[in-house]
Amino acid sequence: MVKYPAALKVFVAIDCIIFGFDGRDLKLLLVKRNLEPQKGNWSLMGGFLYPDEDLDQGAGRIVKELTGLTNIYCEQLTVKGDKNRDPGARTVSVVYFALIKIEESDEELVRSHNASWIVLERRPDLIFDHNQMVLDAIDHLRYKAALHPIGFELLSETFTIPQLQKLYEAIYDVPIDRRNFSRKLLSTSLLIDTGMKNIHSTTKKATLYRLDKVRYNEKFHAFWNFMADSSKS
Amino acid sequence: MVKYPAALKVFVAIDCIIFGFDGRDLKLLLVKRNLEPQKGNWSLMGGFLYPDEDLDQGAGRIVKELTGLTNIYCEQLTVKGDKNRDPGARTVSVVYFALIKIEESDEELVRSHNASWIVLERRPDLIFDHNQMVLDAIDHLRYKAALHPIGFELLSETFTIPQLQKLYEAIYDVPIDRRNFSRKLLSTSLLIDTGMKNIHSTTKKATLYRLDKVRYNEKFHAFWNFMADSSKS
DNA sequence: TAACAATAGTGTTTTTTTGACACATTTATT
DNA sequence: AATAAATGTGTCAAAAAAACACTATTGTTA
Repeated sequence: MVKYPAALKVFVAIDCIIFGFDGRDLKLLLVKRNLEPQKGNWSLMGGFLYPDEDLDQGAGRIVKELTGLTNIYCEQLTVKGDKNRDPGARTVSVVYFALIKIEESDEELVRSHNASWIVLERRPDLIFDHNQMVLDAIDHLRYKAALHPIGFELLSETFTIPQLQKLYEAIYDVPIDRRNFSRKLLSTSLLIDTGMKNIHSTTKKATLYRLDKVRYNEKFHAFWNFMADSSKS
Repeated sequence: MVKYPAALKVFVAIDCIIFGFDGRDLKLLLVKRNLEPQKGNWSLMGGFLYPDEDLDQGAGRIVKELTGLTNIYCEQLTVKGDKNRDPGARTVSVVYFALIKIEESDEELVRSHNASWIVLERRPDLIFDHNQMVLDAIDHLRYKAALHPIGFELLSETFTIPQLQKLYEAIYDVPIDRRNFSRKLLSTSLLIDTGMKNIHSTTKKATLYRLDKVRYNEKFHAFWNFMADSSKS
């Protein structure tokens, strides 16, 4: 057994960037702090790492505390550790990137935490280095969604191709050709036709698809090319 | 000023995965520990985060201590924080991913740290969760090198296209068509013909190129497609 | 010194993928 | 029944990728 010098110890926080999509806009789940420091200001949902949990567990705990959800898409994004990032104490923050289906989150829990779903482009200024974390996360979302079939995590269990297209248009803030998008998505054979239609439409009712989870898991790490020219030379 | 509960403090380590390429094989710079715990076993180069440094500074310090190099390619890869990952104490490790030119590293420094360049496929078992870190890093190298012009960081200032191809073949462990590879690389206009030839060749001497650093910096974040079918469906 | 082996450099052709576009269909509303 | 708004499917040309063949250079060897 070896002793490390206790002076080197720091606090480890976990902050979660939680994305949602309401059919038109990308949204972030943000909390208005009711604790010092920075009481009354907006921030990401976060907390300290507990002594008895792994990092991923901690992130899961924090997301669950706010949304009630488990088994969501949640991956580690970065660590922020600038020496003055938290004026309270030397703190290293592990940032997680989560995608959830807004309608599945527990409204009551969200409200009780003083949190809200806020349209990404209209987000307020955040505390500490949380603004930069969000910028990192948007970058990551664009990067990842261009290469991997990740968008489904933001849509309901069943969804239409036009809905999926609106999501991609929101992520990249560009118009996409309907016909080419449809062809590309269907060619992945990740989509299963449920035989049902989107009854909420007031015009022609679009086909509802669901994700082929077997194929999704098998092929998730393959490279696709959903946005051929996203940030291309 | 707010007090956080001191019981939550943990040690923050930094571990560096340092890749090199000798013209034939990918190599890792590993150290044989001469300190407890796990004295005599192989590990990544690492150390604790100092109170007065940012994370990236810490990584730079650790890489410099071992190789003498500054201004190398070094990016944050992940954080590992499983509760029992370090039997000595609760420790969170920030893992960095570095690419260096082997011939530029300080041999004497490397030796004095009990470190060696070891062929990736013949690496020994490593301490703690360092094996998993290396697996993560290989994944990341394959991912990143397929999309961004990162390979140059492992080659000398001037290099030939066949050398670059051998590097890519080592990274992905697949044969690549010489003619298609050459065409693809040249089409990026990242390469500048130095007018010189590789005099070490015993057969036809290949053209030496150097990287167009201006264009490299401008276009680094663009998506390329150096390995169209790497891990494709 | 001519043949050779090994490596490098540059084409061409075919196939696949992308991008741009046109037309027909469904459905609530007028 | 006409209309507007959205969905579904198809075509064609351009671009990119994959497969493949030939020529050139250089040290070694017969």
